[in-house]
Amino acid sequence: MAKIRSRKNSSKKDVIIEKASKLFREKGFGAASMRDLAEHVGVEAASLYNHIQSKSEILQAICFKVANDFLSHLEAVQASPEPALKKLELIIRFHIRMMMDQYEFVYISDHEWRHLPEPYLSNFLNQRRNYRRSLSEMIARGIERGEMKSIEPYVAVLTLLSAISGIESWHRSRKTIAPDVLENNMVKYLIEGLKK
Amino acid sequence: MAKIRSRKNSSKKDVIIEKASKLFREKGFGAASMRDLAEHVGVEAASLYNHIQSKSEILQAICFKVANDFLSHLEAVQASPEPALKKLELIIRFHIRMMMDQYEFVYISDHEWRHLPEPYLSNFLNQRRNYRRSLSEMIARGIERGEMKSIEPYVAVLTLLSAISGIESWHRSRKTIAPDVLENNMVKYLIEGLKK
DNA sequence: AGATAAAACGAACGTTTGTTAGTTAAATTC
DNA sequence: GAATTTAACTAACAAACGTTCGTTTTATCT
Repeated sequence: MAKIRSRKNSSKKDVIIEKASKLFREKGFGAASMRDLAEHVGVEAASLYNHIQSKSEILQAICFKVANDFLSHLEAVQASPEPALKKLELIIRFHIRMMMDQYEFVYISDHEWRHLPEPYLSNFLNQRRNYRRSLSEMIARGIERGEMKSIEPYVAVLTLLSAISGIESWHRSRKTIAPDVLENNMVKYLIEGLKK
Repeated sequence: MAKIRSRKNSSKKDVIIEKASKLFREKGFGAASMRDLAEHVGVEAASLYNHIQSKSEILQAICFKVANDFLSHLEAVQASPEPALKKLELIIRFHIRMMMDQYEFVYISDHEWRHLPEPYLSNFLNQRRNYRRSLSEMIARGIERGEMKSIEPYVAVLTLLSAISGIESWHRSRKTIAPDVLENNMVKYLIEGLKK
């Protein structure tokens, strides 16, 4: 076997996916070419296909990696004995931190998923719908128990998830606001806006 | 002169832009081809160029139309004597309604602006930055005067604008929530989350 | 060292892209 | 009704696209 680790603990495929995530975010999936990507990896375009099967396989890897991360965290939180509002705060903070630490990946999962080929597209949308439904139910329970104000759960989920994905704009900006200030202020806004 | 109005009060160029906005939203600017567009207009691809100068001219028209609509409304609201919180509510409601009524246009302006060629790209981003700065100052004034809770204005602007743009998801969904329910609940969340 | 497997390469493929050129049909003006 | 615009058409362009091919270089294993 030839070497499959070009850096410690990361295969060349991982390197490709990482470089691709940067490129896909900057130019969009459609406008980012395999030749572009190859140049960033430091190799000819044809050589990429020794490690990946297709351009869209990269997109799939990114989208489902992110989806699974969020789902795993959700399930962990659901299993905890915290009140609903606290659970929600944990999830919001996780989303914000993912948006900070895995910016490129999350952005692509948020914005480029529609270039997924079937059946991955339907799969992805199903996962997302289920995830949001779980959040809705969490909020509905919080309202029942008097922890939160009366609000349409679906709208609340839409609102807070979209708000968080807007951190993208912060990344593009000159970042005059520190990450923890951003996190705490956003949590303040989104959580206190729900409190009774 | 030949007829330049194919429908009452709408030139063929307008028809092209309208059809393009649907296509750009569905497939993304890069993935939507001029031949695709031509088919939807009911004409050959080459014929489009009797009415427009380039593909990106369409994108420019859409992005700056939306930007101007928002800017005009902002200036009108700024001139009014309402308290800051009320002004902000007016602006939020305007954004929500624009997202309802001019969905395709607003979506493209939100998501496809980076395919603008220079110098339009820089222009667009400048306009957007100024718009957001105006909103920030409005919030800062509201905090000073004790109308709103203490929150980082930049974060508040980011949060509420992103939240609104998430209505995109509602459009894609089966719309089990009525438009006015969505509007009122979102306003409730976003405004009461700011109140002291 | 010799054999084997992995990963790089240059070249080419068949499509599709936005756009231009040249020409014809249709509509408006005088 | 003839002259003139306007807008449609077919055909073709050069460039870029993702991907495959056959081959050569590089690394690993016995």
